[in-house]
Amino acid sequence: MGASKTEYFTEEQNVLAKIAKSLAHPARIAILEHLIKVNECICGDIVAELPLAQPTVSQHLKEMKNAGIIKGNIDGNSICYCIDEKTIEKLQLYLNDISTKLKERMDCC
Amino acid sequence: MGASKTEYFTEEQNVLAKIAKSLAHPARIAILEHLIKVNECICGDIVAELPLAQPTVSQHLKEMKNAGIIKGNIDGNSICYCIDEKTIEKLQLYLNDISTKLKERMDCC
DNA sequence: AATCTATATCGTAATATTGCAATATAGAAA
DNA sequence: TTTCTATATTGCAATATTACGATATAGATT
Repeated sequence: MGASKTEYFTEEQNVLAKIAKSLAHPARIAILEHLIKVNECICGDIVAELPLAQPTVSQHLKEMKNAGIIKGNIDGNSICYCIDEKTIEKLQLYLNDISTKLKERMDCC
Repeated sequence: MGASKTEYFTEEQNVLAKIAKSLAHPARIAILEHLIKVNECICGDIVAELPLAQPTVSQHLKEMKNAGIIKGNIDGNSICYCIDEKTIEKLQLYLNDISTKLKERMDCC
């Protein structure tokens, strides 16, 4: 085994899991936070910020982009990355919804 | 390699990554959603709901509990699981904060 | 006490992730 | 057009995750 049984779950569940996965690593949280700090999109800067080699950062960025949490635009020979607000919002709304539902209820356990 | 370089990141970054990781699988999203639906804490029920074997579910629950996203209380010989509001809120507030910061800015890229 | 019921843990196989050196690619600068 | 600069891709090693059968544990039931 070892492979996630993604086919047994809904598309929505898989999408949300993928977004969560794109944040499920301290380096990715750090990338997110750097992008927030500098606002304007960067790239080689992230490599300089993090204690990770360039191919490793590139790989993380690829996953984050694939999950839709960041977007990258080609700008000359460099690439400008920034946070994709829509995807952050999707996860945010999902959590807000859960929170609301939980607050309407009695404490459990 | 293969081991995450957690020691190079802040405690906060690691905690957030861990919470995200505890949701980074469709089965865990499904568990979360089942817990929301039934509110009252369950356990063997989750095994019946999901297309996964009991040890697999038990393992997922362990990770989710370890990340603080759910809590489990012993009740006779069964265990009552439910969502831990505080941890959901932690991630929620983090995302709300990001969203707010992004909205104060110009579009990038 | 023997048995049932619910859950956890162990052991292990299959697969995925993380990380990086080496290398490829592609635009910019000389 | 050679060289530089920025990023991606390839290949591979180390480690982690996912999944489950078998088994352990522990309270409930008989």
